[in-house]
Amino acid sequence: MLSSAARHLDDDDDLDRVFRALADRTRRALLHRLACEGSAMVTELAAPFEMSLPAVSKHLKVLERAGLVSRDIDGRVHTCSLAPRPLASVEAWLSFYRPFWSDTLDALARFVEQDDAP
Amino acid sequence: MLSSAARHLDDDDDLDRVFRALADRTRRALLHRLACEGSAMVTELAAPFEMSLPAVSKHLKVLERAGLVSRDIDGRVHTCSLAPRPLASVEAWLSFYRPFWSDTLDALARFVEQDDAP
DNA sequence: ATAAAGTTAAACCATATGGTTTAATATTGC
DNA sequence: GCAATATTAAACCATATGGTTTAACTTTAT
Repeated sequence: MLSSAARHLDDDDDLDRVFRALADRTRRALLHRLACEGSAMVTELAAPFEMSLPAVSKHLKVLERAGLVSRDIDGRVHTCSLAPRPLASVEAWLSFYRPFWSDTLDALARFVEQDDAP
Repeated sequence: MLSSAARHLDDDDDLDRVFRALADRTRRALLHRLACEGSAMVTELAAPFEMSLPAVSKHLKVLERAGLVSRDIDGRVHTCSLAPRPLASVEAWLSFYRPFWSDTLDALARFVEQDDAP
């Protein structure tokens, strides 16, 4: 079993990759396409974009390394699917901060800020 | 007023900046520090990190440009605070995908069950 | 006035990113 | 066998990123 520290580093690595993958509108558009219209092969996924096929292929690989896309290779056709699990990790990370943006708890946020003063 | 298309591009720009800002563990640690212990000046924020002060200063600027940190300048002291608004945008973006990861199989099972019911 | 403190600016470096174009590699179909 | 299809690999380019060190700037304190 991994030490807690090592697992924590892994978690950080995972979040790095997932947030990095999400930080590009082309990749977000690819995820959206997969979510709305389901799995598709690389050529289909690349068609709506103005960039070259290799560019989209590289974007898909970034998504795949982040665990956000899975790939089923059948002959020469690579069928890509949405793999939403890492988004649950994002949600988990985000949930820690929910109290800070929820409007009802704005007062709490201010209180914490003031509580920091001597 | 902006056209819908222009506003959408702005949204994409915002998400690009926010996801990019979150894609670094040092910056996530800074946000966590601000959330847990409240506002602090740059030197205080930089202290726990092994990197140089200018490096942390640059990370803070990335967070600030993403809207995740606000800065109050008083003399030579820059007090940084968590600015959680953009995290609500992340949550909004993410919520579209929640049906895909929140017990998708359970939901499908319930659907099939209902469909089978007399 | 001078020194110290808090912060950023500048210049620099190595590596990553996002794109291109031109191969190369498999697989399928005639 | 041969051509077309689906995809990646490679080489390349421009720019961004994350870090460094040294310098500059402003404010505070003695």
